[in-house]
Amino acid sequence: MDIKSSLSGIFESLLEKEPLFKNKEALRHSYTPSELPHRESEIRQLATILTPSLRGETPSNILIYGKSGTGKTIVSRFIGNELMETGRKISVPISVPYLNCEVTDTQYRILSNLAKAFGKNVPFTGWPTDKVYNSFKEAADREQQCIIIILDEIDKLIGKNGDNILYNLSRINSELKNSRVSIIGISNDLKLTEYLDSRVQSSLGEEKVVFSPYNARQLEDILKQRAELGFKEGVLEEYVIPLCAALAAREHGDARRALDLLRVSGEVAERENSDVVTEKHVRKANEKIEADNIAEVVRTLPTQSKLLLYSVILLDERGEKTITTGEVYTTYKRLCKAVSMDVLTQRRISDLISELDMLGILNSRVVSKGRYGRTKEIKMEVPPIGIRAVLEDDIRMKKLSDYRLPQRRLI
DNA sequence: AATCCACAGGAAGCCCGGGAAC
DNA sequence: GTTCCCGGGCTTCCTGTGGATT
Repeated sequence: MDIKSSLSGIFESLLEKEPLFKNKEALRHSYTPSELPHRESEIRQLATILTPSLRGETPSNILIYGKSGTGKTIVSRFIGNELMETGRKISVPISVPYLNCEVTDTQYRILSNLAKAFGKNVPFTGWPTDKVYNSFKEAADREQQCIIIILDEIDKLIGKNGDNILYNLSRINSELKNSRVSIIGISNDLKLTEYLDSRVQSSLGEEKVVFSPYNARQLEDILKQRAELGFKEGVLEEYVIPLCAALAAREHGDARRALDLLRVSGEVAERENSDVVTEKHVRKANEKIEADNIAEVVRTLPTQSKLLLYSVILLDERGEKTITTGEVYTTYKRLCKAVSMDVLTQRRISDLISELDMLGILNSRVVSKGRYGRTKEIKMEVPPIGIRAVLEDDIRMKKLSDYRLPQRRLI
């Protein structure tokens, strides 16, 4: 067959065709390079606090603060590895288990993961929590060693039963004979301690390290380093990296964002069969990332909010110059009937509109139209076309794709 | 100056699911 | 297992309000 012959080997040809990247992994934020630019002082600070562990003493517990993409995780993991390495050389056993509390978000899961890290086999559910706790304690205490537990995204534990685990871990030393435990907590939330139990607060926050956001110049250095590893030589135009850095710096200096931007720029360029990455590609990549983020937010919206958003889009497409709460509400009620869903009250819808506003999907502001009342004026903050497609992906809203709004009545 | 529209947005309470305590 | 409690989503009822209109 004709088609078959022209398409056979399609994957081979696509595989070969990676003219721009040398090692794409190096451009992901999960990659740990051997050097971490502009975090020397933080690394030194942490190292100073942790050095006692190499002398067999117990280092202070540490809380690390900083916004996303400031290198908290990568620096902690780096220093953990260095510590274990050095410990091995001078035969002081140190282990540095790493846990992400967004994934392991209950007392049970944390303890069972810790127990597993020390070779215990704990079922993922079933045991009473204190049995798991004892299991971990026993395993940890089997030989003399220093254990430094890294708890990433520790703020995700607050409010759950997580306060408990923090309290238990911070006191575990009094129950151990051979080993010593200390904790490194990592948080995005600068106000973390306000939410903590005061006992936990004082023991956990013995030392505090703050990671400040990178500025554009520092981001540039990071990108340069990674680009050297990730891209082939000479495929980046001169202003690509500075532009990526500048765009990411606008977003509170998020290195993760900067790296994503650079990598996606490369992908965009590749897809366009360009043999260099240009500023144009960066701008496209930026739009793509933004659009993907929004699409993701919209996709995970509760159904009622989706329906509400759909109403706004319909009104917007009908060409209303100003959309008010009342108009949205009447359209929304029609749509509810069309897909046979419960109708919420206007009070609630008003709140949902404000939520969408906070998410940056809508823009609503309160205006007074004098005799004609006070209302919210609502505008789409993002292009509706893409959003509409995402909304129609929802099974419950499929039928709406050919729904027609009644024509605007002319006064 | 008084009126009055079309809502905003606060307060209280209902309902329900899920986890902790008994 | 049952009971208790909590938080989130939601309704009901409410008071408040900026400015065009009267």
